[in-house]
Amino acid sequence: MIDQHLALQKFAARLTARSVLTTSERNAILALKTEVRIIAAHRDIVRFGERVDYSCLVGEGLVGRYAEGLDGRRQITGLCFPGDMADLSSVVSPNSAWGLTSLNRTTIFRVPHVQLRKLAATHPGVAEALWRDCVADGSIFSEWVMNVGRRDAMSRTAHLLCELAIRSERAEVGNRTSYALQMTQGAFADATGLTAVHVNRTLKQLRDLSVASFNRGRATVYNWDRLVAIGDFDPGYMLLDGPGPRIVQPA
Amino acid sequence: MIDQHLALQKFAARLTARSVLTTSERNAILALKTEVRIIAAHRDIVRFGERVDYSCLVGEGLVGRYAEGLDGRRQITGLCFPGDMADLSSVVSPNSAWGLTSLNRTTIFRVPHVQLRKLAATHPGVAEALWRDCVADGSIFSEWVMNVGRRDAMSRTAHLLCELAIRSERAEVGNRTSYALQMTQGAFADATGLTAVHVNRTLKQLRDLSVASFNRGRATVYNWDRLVAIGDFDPGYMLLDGPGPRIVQPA
DNA sequence: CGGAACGTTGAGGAGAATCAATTATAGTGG
DNA sequence: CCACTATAATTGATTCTCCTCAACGTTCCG
Repeated sequence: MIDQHLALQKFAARLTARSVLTTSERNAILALKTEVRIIAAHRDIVRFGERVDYSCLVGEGLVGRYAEGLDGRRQITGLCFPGDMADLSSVVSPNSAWGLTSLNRTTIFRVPHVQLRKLAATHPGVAEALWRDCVADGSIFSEWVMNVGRRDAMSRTAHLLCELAIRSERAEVGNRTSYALQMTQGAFADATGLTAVHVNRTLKQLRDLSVASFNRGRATVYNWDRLVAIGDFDPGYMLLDGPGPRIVQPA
Repeated sequence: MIDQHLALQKFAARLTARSVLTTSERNAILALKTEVRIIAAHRDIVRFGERVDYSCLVGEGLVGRYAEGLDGRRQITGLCFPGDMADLSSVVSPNSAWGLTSLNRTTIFRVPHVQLRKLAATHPGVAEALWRDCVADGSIFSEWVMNVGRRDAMSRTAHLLCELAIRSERAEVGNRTSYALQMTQGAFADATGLTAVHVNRTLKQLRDLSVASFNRGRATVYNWDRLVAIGDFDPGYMLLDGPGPRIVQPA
């Protein structure tokens, strides 16, 4: 089980990876009041285009951002780990830019926009950090466009496995050699722009090559360097190379 | 020809579409000092991953954001119109999250980060507006992942033509029935995740169906409703439905 | 224990890529 | 102004990746 305080700590830590925060700013984040929600697997947490007055902080589980076609077909456009604020952007743009769906059993802490806005208004350094995390989201999106637009099934699959490995390590829910990956192959297909059948075949190839495997909710990487090469993976796009320049001077 | 003042006016107008700005905030934006650059077609303006200390405001022309594979293959992940700040995100994250390339002859106004940061620090309302525009970028990225991941060639092509139509109208460089589109079919292919050959065939189909055409630097839409239907297009993702909630109280 | 969801595998087909050649267009310098 | 060149658009033929449809095996959970 995870509680609000621990979730907020993870969130603050996530922000700190990309932004410099003062102690008082950090404390202001930890003082947020949330509403906890336990959500079963494969439920919509926020519907595509829905107007919301809170943001979803992931406590446990794996959350997918998705876009939806008029015929109901879905594309997962990003994944959120524990400690991530899945729809931070709705703070400044309340018509959620994407839907959120639980890929497994998930704990969500709803953080009211009222509080986040007050926090941002009174602590410009926090606002800056939130802005920067939205920028990181954008960078990851851009790489995902590249992934589904210009790489073949093998490469896409490897790329996603690499990203998930690094992020699992960061979120401290595994390491790049072996990490929990509690999502179905169908969801993996929605994230890579493939079909579930083809994901299955591609994973089989990676297994047969002794590069990586993914089953029963766990990914195992046998040969990291080859996985990186196959996936054309360069982690720079996740903006994890240390904090950016502080714009607002500490109070 | 376009001068710095006009470009900044367009930029301020673009921000105003999504955020409420006070007169003094607007004036602070118009007071920015820039360096102008005229750039020929098909040149890299900012290389993928390059560290920059300025952001690129598009004055004239069409700019593509791109990601690049290790083998040099490119995917255009977004397009920037006159009045757009193409790499606004580098203000808070100076290792540019994407490369910028000119799709035709382009006028760029370089805005030093030093100035933008000072502007953001002294005018929190402006910082908020910049943040919100970065969020809009993210929303558009997400839709692009959907586009290249889950739509077929016909639908992708139509969707992009729709987006470009709406944005041309907004940028006042055309209307949705007929607008300048000075990019090659090759660039169009890089934006849709297709090959130039297949883009050509798909455009021919749209032409034969009397839905839309695109040649000699101009797109013409004969049947907007059908184009929207084919492209599975819903403009909400561009966040152009009026300004978001103001977080920071005006000074 | 039974059912539902998920994973696996095969066969066949569709859509887009690739390869290749030709035509159009725009830009360049004589 | 026109030849010359490079770039872009167009079309055909062929190949291949991935999708679709279908069946069966496995795992998980009530």
